[in-house]
Amino acid sequence: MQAKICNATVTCLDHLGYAETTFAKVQAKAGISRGAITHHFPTKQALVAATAMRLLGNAQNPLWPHDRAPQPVYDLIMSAWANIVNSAGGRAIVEILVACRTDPALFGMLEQSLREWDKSNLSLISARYVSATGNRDDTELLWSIARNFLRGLLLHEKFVSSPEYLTQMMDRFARMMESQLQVLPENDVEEVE
Amino acid sequence: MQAKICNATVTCLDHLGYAETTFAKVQAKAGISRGAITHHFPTKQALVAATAMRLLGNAQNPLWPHDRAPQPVYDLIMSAWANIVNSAGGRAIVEILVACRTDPALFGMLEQSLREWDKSNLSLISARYVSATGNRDDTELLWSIARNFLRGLLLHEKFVSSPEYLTQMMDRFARMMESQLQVLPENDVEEVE
DNA sequence: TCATAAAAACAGAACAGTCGGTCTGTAAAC
DNA sequence: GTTTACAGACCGACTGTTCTGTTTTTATGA
Repeated sequence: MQAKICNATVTCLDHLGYAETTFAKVQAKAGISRGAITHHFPTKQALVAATAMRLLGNAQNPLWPHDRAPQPVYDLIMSAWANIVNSAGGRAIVEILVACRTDPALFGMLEQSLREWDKSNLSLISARYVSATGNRDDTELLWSIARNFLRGLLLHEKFVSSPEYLTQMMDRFARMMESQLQVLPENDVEEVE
Repeated sequence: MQAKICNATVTCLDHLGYAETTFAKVQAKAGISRGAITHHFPTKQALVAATAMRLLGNAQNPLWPHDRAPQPVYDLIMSAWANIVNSAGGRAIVEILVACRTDPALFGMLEQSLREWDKSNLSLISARYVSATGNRDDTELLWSIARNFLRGLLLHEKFVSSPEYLTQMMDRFARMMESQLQVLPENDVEEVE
C-alpha cells in the first residue's frame, strides 16, 4: 500500500510538480481512499520524504551491475542521464530537492538521508572508476560535477534550441569526463557497500 | 510599481519557493494593495512570467563589462556562480524554470523569451571566449555545460557534505573549463548584441 | 488451538484556512 | 470623458489536517 501511494506520488511530482501534488491528486492517481494516505503519511512533507527515500533506494543500483565489468565512462554518463536523471523518478527527485530548499520541515526530514546517499553514491563510483590524477577525492569531485550537470540539464531541457543540441551537449560533456575519468584497472571490487 | 511588485516576487520565490509564492505574500512583501497586483498581472503565471523577463534582462550584463578586458575563464565561472546563479535572482529563475516544466500556461508565456535569451547569452560568450578547438559551436556547448552545472549545483548546495567541498567542486570545474576555453585574443569585440 | 483484546489499516466525512480570480468603487491622467 | 492606476471586498474551489467510524491483522494467554 505504501508502495502504491509513493508510486502515485512520483507520477504526480513528475507530471504536476511539487506545488500541484496534493493529497487529492495522489489519492485519485493511486485509486485509494483519503484515509489510507493520511494514515501512513500524516503530512505532505512526510509523504514526499518517504517517496524520496524510496526513490533513492532504487537509484543506487542500476548503473553498475555487480556481475559484469563497469561500463566505459562515456556510457556511464549517457545511461545516468537516460535511466536515472531523466526518468520519472529523477524528475521527481529534482522537484523534491527544489522544494527542500525553501521548506524547512521537508529539509529536516531528508537532510541526513540525502547526505548519506550522496556519500555511498560517491563510494560506489570510486570503487569502479578513478580520476586521471589517481586521486580518489578527485574522482568523487568529478562525479559530483557530472551529477550536478545532469540535474541542471533537466531544468534546461525544455528550452534547448533543438533536440540535437541536447545530444551534442551530452556528447561534449561525456567526452570531457572521459578525458578525466577512467575505469579502474582489474581489481577485486567485491567488498563494496 | 511593476518593478516594486516584481522585486517582491523575486524575494518570495527565493525565500518561499514557487508553491508558496502567492498573491497575498507578494502583496504583503511589496506593501501594496491587492488591486494593484491583480491590475498589472491578472494571473499568477503572468506575474511570474513578467518577473522572469525582468530577471533575464538584469542577468545579461554583469559578467562581461564593456569597458574592460574579458576576465579569465576561471574568474568567469566563479563570478557567474557568485553573482548570477547563486543570487536571489538566480534562485528565483531556477524556481521558475522548474515550474515551467509542469505548468503549460507559464511555459507558453516564457518559452520564446527564454530561447532568445539563451541565444543572445551564447553569442555574448563566443564574442569574448573561444574553445581550444577554435570552433564557435564548441564554445557555446562549453558555456551551456557550465550554465547547467551551476544551476544543478544550486539544487545540491544545501546537501553538500561541507562548505569546503562546494569550493572544491567549483575549483575543479573551473579548472576543467579553463583547459577547454580561453579568452579570445585581442580583437575588436564592439559590434555585439 | 482458539477466544479475545489490542493495534494497525483503511474509509470517508468534516474542518478552518487559504488559494487564485473576479468584482465594484474611486482617484488620477490623458 | 474615456481610459488607466490603484484600493479593497468578495467568492467558490481547494488546501492540508483532524476526526470518527469500520474492518482487518496481530499479539496474547490459557
